[in-house]
Amino acid sequence: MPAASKPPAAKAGPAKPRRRNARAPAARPYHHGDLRRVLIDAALQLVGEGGPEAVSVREAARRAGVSPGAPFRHFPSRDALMNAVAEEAQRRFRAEIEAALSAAPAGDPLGRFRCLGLAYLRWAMKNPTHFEIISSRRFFDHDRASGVSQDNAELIDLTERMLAEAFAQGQLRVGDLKRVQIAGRALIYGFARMNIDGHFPRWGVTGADAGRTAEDVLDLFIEGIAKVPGKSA
Amino acid sequence: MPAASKPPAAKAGPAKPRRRNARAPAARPYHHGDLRRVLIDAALQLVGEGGPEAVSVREAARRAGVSPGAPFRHFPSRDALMNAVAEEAQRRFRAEIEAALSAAPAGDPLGRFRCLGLAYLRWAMKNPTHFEIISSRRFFDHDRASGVSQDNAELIDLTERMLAEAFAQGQLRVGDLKRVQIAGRALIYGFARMNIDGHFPRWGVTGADAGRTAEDVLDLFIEGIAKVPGKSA
DNA sequence: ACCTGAACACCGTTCAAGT
DNA sequence: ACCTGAACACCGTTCAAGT
Repeated sequence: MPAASKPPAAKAGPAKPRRRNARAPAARPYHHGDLRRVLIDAALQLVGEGGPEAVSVREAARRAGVSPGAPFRHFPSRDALMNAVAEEAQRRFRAEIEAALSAAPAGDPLGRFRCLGLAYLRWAMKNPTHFEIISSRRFFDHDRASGVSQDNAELIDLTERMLAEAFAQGQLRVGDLKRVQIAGRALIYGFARMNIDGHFPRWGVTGADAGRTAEDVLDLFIEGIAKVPGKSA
Repeated sequence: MPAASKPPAAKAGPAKPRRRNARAPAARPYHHGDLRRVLIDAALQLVGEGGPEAVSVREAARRAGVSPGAPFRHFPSRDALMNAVAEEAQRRFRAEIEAALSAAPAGDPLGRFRCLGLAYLRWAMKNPTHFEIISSRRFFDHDRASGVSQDNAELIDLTERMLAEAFAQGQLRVGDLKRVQIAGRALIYGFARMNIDGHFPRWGVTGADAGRTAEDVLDLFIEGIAKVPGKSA
C-alpha cells in the first residue's frame, strides 16, 4: 500500500471555492478533518489503559465520534491501525533514547552504552504497554517497510558502533562483539519484559525497587565485560 | 473456586446401578467421557498452531465435537481454559528441566546453573508458543492458587539455592546473589523472548544459529560472574 | 450430571447509500 | 472525498430445554 501521493503544495487541482482556513475546529460537521490522527491517538490511549489487546477499531471509532466503518477509510485493517500506533510509540521511544545519549560523555563508549541501557529501561518501565506494542511482533504484517523496523535498526546499529568503539579503546576484556551485543540486548530486553509480564513480584522486586534494580543489573553486566576488575564482593 | 471435593474412593453415595466399566470409549454418545481433558488438548494444539491468541473456546468445542456452550460446564471462562493449558505446559517444562538437572554433575553448582539455563532455553526455543503462554501473564486471574505459580516458585528457589551454593564454594567473584540471580534470569528470559518476539532476524541470528548462540550467551554471562578469569579475548 | 441450541452483546470488515 | 448504518461472519457467555 504505497500512500506516497501528497506533495505539499503543488498540483493545482480544480478550483475549490469554499476552502476557508482548514484549521479551525468548526464543530466537526461531517467530514472530520483529521480522523486518522484522532484514531491513532484514541488507540494510543487504549493501549495505555489496557494494553495492546484492549484496542478495538470500534472503540477507537466511538471515541473519535464516528461510525464503526469510518476507520476503514484510513486503515485497511486493525493491524494497520496497530502498526501506526507502534510507529508513534517507537518514535517517542527513540526520541527519549537520543535525548539521553546527547547528554552523555562523548569519550567513554562503555559509559555511553550504560547510558543507553538505562534510558531504554527507564522508558520501558514508565511505558510498559507502549513498550510491549513495539516489542512484540504480530502487530506487523511486513517487518520491512515499517518505520518501526527503521528506527529499531538504527538503534541496533548505534549500539553496535558503541561497543566496537569500546573494544577499540581497550575497555572490554572480551573480544566477540556480536556475543556481547546479543547478551546485552537479551539482558536489557529480558528485564523490561519481566516487568511487563509481571515477573517481579515472584522475584522479590517491588515497584519501588525496580528502577534501582535495573541500574544494578546493568552494572553487573558491564562489570562482567569490562576490563577493569572493579570492586569485588 | 476451591475444587477440592473428590476423595478417591470413600463417600458411598446413593446406589448407582448401571455404572459398568466407565473407561471404555463406547462411541461417545451424548455424555462425552472426558471433555475437560479433550478441550485442554485441543487448546494446546491451537496454541501450538497459532499462539495463545489463536485459542477460541468455540474452536476447541468444535474440535472436541461438542456445542459452543458445552465447555462452560467445565471452565467458567476462556481465561480458565487458558489457565489449565498453561498449567499443562508448565508441567511439561518443569519435567524437562528436572530431567536435564538430574543428569548434571552434583558437585559443581555453577555447572548445574549452566545446565539449567541451557535446558530452559532449549525448551523455550522448541516450544515457543507454549513458553509464551506460561510466561506472559494475562492468562491468570489470580497469580496465587495457580499450579503454574507453584511450579515456577520451585524453579526459582532451586536456582537461588544453586547460586548460593556456588558462592559458598567460592565459584563466584560477585557477592550480591540477588543481583546475579535477577540478571541471570533477565538474560535467559530475554533471550527466549527475543526468539518468540521475532527479534533474531534483525540481530543477525538465523534459526540455525540460535541454539549455539544461546549457549554462547549463557557462557558469556557465567564467565562474567565466575571467579576464574578464563580465557581472554 | 452433562450437553444442545438459540440467544445476547460484542468484534472486524464490507458496502451501498448518503453528504 | 469522506462518512453512515445496515449487514455478515465471527467471538465469549448464558440459559432454558433436552438426554
